[in-house]
Amino acid sequence: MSDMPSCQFESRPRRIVIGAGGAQADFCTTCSVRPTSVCSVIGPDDISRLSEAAVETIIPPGRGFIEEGAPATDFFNVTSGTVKLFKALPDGRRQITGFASPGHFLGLAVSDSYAFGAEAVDTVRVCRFSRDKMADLLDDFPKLERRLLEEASNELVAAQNQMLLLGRKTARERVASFLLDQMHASQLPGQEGSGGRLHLPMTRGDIADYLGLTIETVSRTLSWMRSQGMIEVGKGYAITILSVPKLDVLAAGNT
Amino acid sequence: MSDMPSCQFESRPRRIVIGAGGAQADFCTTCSVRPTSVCSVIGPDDISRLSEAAVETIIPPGRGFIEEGAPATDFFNVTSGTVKLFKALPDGRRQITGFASPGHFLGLAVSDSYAFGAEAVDTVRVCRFSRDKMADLLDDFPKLERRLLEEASNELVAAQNQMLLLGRKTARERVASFLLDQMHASQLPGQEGSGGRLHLPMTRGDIADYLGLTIETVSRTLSWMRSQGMIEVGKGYAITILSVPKLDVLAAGNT
DNA sequence: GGAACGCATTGATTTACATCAATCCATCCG
DNA sequence: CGGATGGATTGATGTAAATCAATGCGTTCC
Repeated sequence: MSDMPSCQFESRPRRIVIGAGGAQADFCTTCSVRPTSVCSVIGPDDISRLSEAAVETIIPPGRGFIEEGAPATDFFNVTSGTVKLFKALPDGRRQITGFASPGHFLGLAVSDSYAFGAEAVDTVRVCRFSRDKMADLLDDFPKLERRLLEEASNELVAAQNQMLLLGRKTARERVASFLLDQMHASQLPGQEGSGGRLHLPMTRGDIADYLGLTIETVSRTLSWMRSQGMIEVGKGYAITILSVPKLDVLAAGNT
Repeated sequence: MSDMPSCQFESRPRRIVIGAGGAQADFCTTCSVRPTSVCSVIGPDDISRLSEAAVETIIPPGRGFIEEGAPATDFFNVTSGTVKLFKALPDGRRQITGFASPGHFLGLAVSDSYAFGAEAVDTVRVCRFSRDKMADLLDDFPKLERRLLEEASNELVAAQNQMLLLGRKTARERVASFLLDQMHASQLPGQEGSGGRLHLPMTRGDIADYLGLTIETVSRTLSWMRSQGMIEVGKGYAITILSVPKLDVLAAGNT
C-alpha cells in the first residue's frame, strides 16, 4: 500500500473560482454540459455555494488519487477522462470494480474510509469536494441527493451484472459482454455513432483485472474473436466491432 | 422465465392496517424495532401516511416474488427471514448477488423493470409499497431518502467486495470469506454472541450460486475446513466456527 | 414400512483457464 | 541510431475447479 503512487492532487487550488457576482458559466465548464453533473443538478443559481467547496483537479494517466482504506475526506465528480476503481488483496491480486467516466460520482461510501482505490486511466479531470461540506450540501439541495440515489442505484445494477459475469460467464462471454458494454457507453447522448469503432483507453491488464481473467486469456480471446470475424483489432487501443449479433449471442451465454 | 414459480403474494391485503386514529404501534411490528426499517426512519407520527401504501406479505420458503425483467411495480422492506437476490442466464446458470435480511430494501432500481429476481430462502415477511406512492413518500420524507442512499452505498460496498471475491479469490478463500461474513451478520446489534455457531438458512446450492462455485466444490471445501479444525459441520444447516483466525488468514488471501 | 425425493458428500475424470516462457513491436531516450 | 522498456501476442504445460458418477441420509407421503 505504501509504494502506491499517491496523488498530491497536483492541485492548482480553485482553478476556476467564481465570486459572489462572478461569471457563473465559467465554473467547472465540463459540468455545465453534462446532464449527470453536479452543476446541472443543482442549478445555476446555487453554483456559487458549490464553488466554495469544489476544487478542479487534473490527474495524469496512471496516477492513483484514492487509496483503498485511507480516510475518506473527499468526494469526486469526474468531468473528463476515465478512472479505474479497484480493490486488491494483500498479495497483489486486483479486481477492477468499474470504470468511471464523465458524470460519475466517486466516494459515496458512508464509512469513514474509502472502500476502493481509484486511478486515472488516461488524463482525468475531476471536481473534488470536501465530504464535510458535502453533508451540508445534501441538506440544502434535495435534488442532489435524489441524483446521488439514482447514481447509486445504477451502479448497483451494473455491479449485479458484473457479479453474474464474474461468477458464471466463460472467458469468451466475459469479453463479449465487455465489448458490448463499452460500445453502449460510447453511444451515450452526444457521442456520435462511430460505426462500431471503439477506443478503449485501458490496457489489456486493466481489462483482465476487470473481467477476472489474465492478460493472456484476454489477448487470446480477442484473437479468437478476430478469427471469427466478430471484431477487428487495430493498432494502439482501437477495436472495431464487426458483428454485434455474434457478440450478443456470445454475451447472453447462448454459446 | 415462464416456469418460474411466480408469487401471487399470497396477499391478505393490508394484513395490518391502521386507521387515522388507530393503534399505530400495531403497524408492521417488526419494523418498529429495526433501526434500519422504514417505520423507524419515518417516525411514528407519519406512520399513518405509510400505511396507505404498505401491505405486509408473508412468503413461504422457495417462493419467488420478484421476477427478473418484470415491470418494477413494487418496493419492499424485508421484516423477517432471508431473501436471495439473483440474476440468471438463459441457459439456467445463476448468480446470487446477495442475501437480504430484515431491514433491507428491495427494488431500488431506477429503471421500470426489476434488474434481478428475488426468492424467499426461509419464511419471509416483507412490507410492500407501490413504487408510485414511494416517489411521493420520498418527496415528503427526506430522511427516508437519506436512509435509502445509505443503504445503497452499503450495498455498493458489499457488491465491490463480492466482485473481488468472484474475480480473484480461490474456492477456499471464497468459502472462508462467506463464513466470516455470515458470522458478522449474525452478530449485529440485538443478536447474541452465539459462540461461533451459525445457522445458514440457505442450501449448498445457494451458497455455490452466491460464491460462483459448484455444489460439489462448496461441499468439498467445507469438508476440508473441517479436516483442518477450522469449522464443525453440524446436521441440518448448522456450522460452528472453531477458529476465526485461521479463516481470517484464508479469506484475506494469505494462502 | 418403504418407495421416492431432495440435498449432501465423496470419488474419478475432464477441461477451461492460469502459469510459464518466448518473441514481437512500438515508444522512449541517451 | 540502438538499447531499454512496457505492452501485446502466441505457444507449451500445469492445475484448480467443473463435470460426471455413485452413495448416503433425512423427510415426506402413500
